[in-house]
Amino acid sequence: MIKIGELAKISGCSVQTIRHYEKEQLLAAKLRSDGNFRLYDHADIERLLFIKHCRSLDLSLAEIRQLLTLHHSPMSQCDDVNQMIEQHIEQVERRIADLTQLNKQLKALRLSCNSKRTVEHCGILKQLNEAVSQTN
Amino acid sequence: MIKIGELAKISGCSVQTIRHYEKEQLLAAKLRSDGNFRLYDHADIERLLFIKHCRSLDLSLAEIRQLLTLHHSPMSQCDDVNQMIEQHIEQVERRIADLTQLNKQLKALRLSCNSKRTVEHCGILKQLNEAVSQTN
DNA sequence: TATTGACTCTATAGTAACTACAGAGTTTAA
DNA sequence: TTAAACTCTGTAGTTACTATAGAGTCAATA
Repeated sequence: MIKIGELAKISGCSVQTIRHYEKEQLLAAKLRSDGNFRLYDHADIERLLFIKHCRSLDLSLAEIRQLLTLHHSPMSQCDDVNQMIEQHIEQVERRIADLTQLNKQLKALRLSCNSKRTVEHCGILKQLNEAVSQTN
Repeated sequence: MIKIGELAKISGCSVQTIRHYEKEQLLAAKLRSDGNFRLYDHADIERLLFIKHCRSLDLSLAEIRQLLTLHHSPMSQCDDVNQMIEQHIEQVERRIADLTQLNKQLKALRLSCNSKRTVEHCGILKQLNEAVSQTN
């Protein structure tokens, strides 16, 4: 059994984050010392690293909570897990598409002020305003 | 002079968002009615649309505040504006790269549970756990 | 044993950009 | 006058952390 500081070291998560995960019902110490210190066993370490791995894949805490539930459910869980990952992939791909579009817009905007330095009418600010007029 | 509800309609921003922007010092009504209702003029409309446009480019409120300040500064502002947009482009590109990498990882993970439906050992969960072991 | 520094606890608050709701006041139309 | 729509300020919530405060526990050292 280890205390929270050791768990933090082993896992690379901060003490505060671990407490946060407990609050969010992702990982709870099964035991406390006489002094009320949280005590974690090896399964807890693995669980936290699982959570950390999922976080590195940008899965939300809610999604991770679900995965953990499925992980401890009957054998029929595989499709559910697959679906979650699929949905997550779709989200990520959508976000990539959005950002790519945004990047294009920003680059177009940047061209407005390429080499000019005609400070009286900054091309970028002008464009931002002109877009305004078009919106109207 | 128009009230906040009309401004919201014209701009496509919610009443609450407009109030939020006032609190964040992006846009403040210059006048209030006797009944203490905010009153906006045409310049305010344009300012809000400018803000909205910047938001659509994912610029933070802090960044937009800066742009607005530069917009009302002496002629030497063009380079500053350009720099801000450049930095923002870099951020966006970095984010795209991160998400693209993440997408790859997720797709690799998804292959673990491609057609199997061998629910006893879900490939995805297994991978998430195996990655854990590697981390250790 | 006493002391001290490190560790741990709970609680609270903050970050960013909204969004929702509550209760009270104002305005407008019937 | 009445009632509905609008507006106000204030408070709280969302997500995933992060920081701080004040108090308690533990372990090492003198």
